[in-house]
Formats: sequence, structure tokens, C-alpha cells
Amino acid sequence: MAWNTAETKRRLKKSAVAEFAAHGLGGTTMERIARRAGINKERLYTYFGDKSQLFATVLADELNKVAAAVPLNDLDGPEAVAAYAAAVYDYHAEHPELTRLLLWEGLLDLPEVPDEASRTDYYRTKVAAFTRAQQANLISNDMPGADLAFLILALAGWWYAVPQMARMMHADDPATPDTARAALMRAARKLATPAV
Amino acid sequence: MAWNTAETKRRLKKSAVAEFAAHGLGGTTMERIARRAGINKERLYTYFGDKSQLFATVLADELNKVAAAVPLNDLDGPEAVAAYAAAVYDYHAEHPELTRLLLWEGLLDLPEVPDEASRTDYYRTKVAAFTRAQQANLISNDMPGADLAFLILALAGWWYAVPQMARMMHADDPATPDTARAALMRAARKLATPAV
DNA sequence: GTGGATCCCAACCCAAACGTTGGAGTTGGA
DNA sequence: TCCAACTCCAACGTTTGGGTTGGGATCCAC
Repeated sequence: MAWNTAETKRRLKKSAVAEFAAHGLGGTTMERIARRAGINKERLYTYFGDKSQLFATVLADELNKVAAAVPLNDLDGPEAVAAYAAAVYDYHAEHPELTRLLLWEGLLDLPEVPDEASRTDYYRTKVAAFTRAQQANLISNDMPGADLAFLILALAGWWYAVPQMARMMHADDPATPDTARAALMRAARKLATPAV
Repeated sequence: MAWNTAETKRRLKKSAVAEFAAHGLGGTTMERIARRAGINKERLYTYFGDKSQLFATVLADELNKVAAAVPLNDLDGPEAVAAYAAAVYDYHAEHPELTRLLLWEGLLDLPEVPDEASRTDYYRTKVAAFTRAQQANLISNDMPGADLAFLILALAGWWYAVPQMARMMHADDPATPDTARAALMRAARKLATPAV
């Protein structure tokens, strides 16, 4: 069978994403990444260096995707903000691995993050969209655009960050993904609505 | 020197909290917990069982504290909700280990959490406070009380869950703890304010 | 004070997992 | 055709770290 470097790398990386997302840096073994990919462990070392380098590579690759994932058109009012929040929520639901990588990265508490510059740029464009809408008086400007954008993401992401808390708080009246999504949209809309 | 079981246990547990908070379950070694406490590793096993039991014990203990930490008086209006959000935020700031344990627990994705029953009870009282205030028309009732309470906690906790995101989103206009706190309070107040 | 229970530690065992090596198969160019 | 470079794997060396054991010190009940 013909060699296929690119394909081998791709499969290893895909496998690494899954394992790291599921178990974190400490809980993942190189052995398992390789086995899941059906490739020999040694390839990991020659292609990606040691375990923490591999982790950094995976984070950089995948989290760039997260930052860029949900398109943000011009925000023409609170309703658009609610729709954006819902889209982010849906994205989390469809890509739980990436959400988890993001959280794991947060827990690592690095002074700087892999690929920080390009990710910062992505976020900058998101924040700019909020700021523009604020300047046009289309959405509430009672707090800086960066804070508003960040808090919208908080509303969408918290469900996935602490699912156990969501479960316990909704013990008496279980939240479905749909009710959660509806509450999130209401909240986002409200945050974005200018005071009267 | 006289034996002191209680003190030994206390020191081990304190050390375990610090290590688990910093490195998670997978990243922590029993060796390091013991060394940090200045106690022999074997004590961990006789007192607390194996590593995951120790982790569960620590979680149960500390997260019960978190749950009970921030008192929630009767919510007599949106301002009280904002104050509660700020108190939670301040608590996170003062006890970063506990926040991190909570997040790590979330990533473990257990079907059930240590001490689930008592923690559920505790959250129930928080949610009840929101629900009561809603029924008295003191705060917004456009979404279930559990959702509102949960989202308030999201606003307060997200800064600590993904500090790297907070940093990148505020690259152009760095957020200080104070500005973050102010934005949080505004947002909480807004969510809790009834529609006109 | 004696004996049994408890506390604690140093040293140990061993499985798991990190990372490497030697070699066999494959390719492509001189 | 030959050989240098590349791809991949099985097997290995070594370290880390979870968990245990044996024994000495201390306490306490009698």
C-alpha cells in the first residue's frame, strides 16, 4: 500500500482531538491516540513531537476553528444578537469536543495561548460588530461592546461548561436543550435591548 | 511528637484541593499531594481510599462549600439580583481553586456527581428564591426561575472558565476585574428587570 | 507497665505509559 | 539499477506513579 503522509497526519490529529477533548492532557495516553487512529505510536513523535507539543498543536488548530466558526453578520438589533447567541449554542451542541478543548485550555491557565494572535484577530472582528451596532444605536450601549459580546458567549457556553450544575439546578423541572435555548435567546435579546 | 489524625487529614485534604484544582484528576499525582502536605503517601490511601475516591471526597467537601458560600437573601428586586451576581463573582475571585474544581468536575462528565443530593437541595433553595421573587412580581418572570438563576451564574462564572477568551476579546481595551464586575452587574440587573 | 490498637514512614512492587530504536518496506531521482 | 530519503511498525528501555507492606513509634485501656 502506498504511503500517505498527509492522510496519516490527518487521522492522528483527528484521533488526538477526540482523546484530548474526552480526557484532557493528563488523562490522555499517546498509545490510545495511536490505536484509535490505527497508526503506530511512533508516528506521533516524529510528526508532532512529544505529548504536550501535540496538545498545543491540536489546540491551535481546532480552537482557531471555534473562534471562526459561527459567522456574525451585521447586528441590526437585539433580535440579531439573540439569533447569534442561539447559533453559538447550536455550535457547541454540534461540536462538543471543541467546547471541551476550550475549557481545558482555560484550566491550563497559560500566560499565552497557542496561536493567540490569530485568534485574537477573530475575536476582534466579533467585538467590532457589536461596537458598530452600538454606535448606530441598534443595540444597547450601556456597557462596552467587548463585555456585551463576552457575556453573550457566557450565556451560550455555560450549559456546556458545567452540565452538572445545569442538571442540579433544573432538578425539579428538567431543562431540555430546547428550553435552554429559548431561555438563552430571551436573555440575549434582553441584554442587547437598549434601555428605554 | 504526638499523633494528630485530624490535623493530618486536614493537611492532606488541603493539599489535595490545591493539586486537583491546579492539575485536575489526571494531571495530579498522589505523590505530589503527599509531598506538598509533608505527609507520607500511604496516609492518603488509608484515610481516603484510592485516587478517584479522594477526588470525589474533595469535590464533595469543597463544592458543598461553594454552594453554601454565597448567601442569597430574599430577592426584592433587580438590584438584589445584581448584588448577588457580584457576590458570586467576588467569591470566585477569592477562591479560584473551587471554581476550577467545579469546571473539572464538569469536564469529567459523570452521570452523577459526588454528593449530588445535598448539592441539588442547595441549588433548589437558590432557585426557589428566584421563583418566589418572580411570583411576587419583583423581578422578571419571562423565563423559568431556574433558567434565570442559572444564567446569572453563567455571567459571573464565565470569566473564570475561559480566562483566555476574556483576555483575547478584551485585547484592545483590557478588562480589569472591576470593569468586568461592573458589566456583570449591569447585565444581571437587566436580566432581572421585568419588561415594561 | 503491658498489650493491643493506631499512627506514620521508608521502601518496595508492578503496571502503565512516555519516548526510542532498529529494521523492513516504499518511493523517486541520478 | 542503485541508493538516499522517507514511511511505518514491533519491540524495547526507562521513568512515572498508583498502590502495598513491614516495621518502628506512640497512645490508651486495663
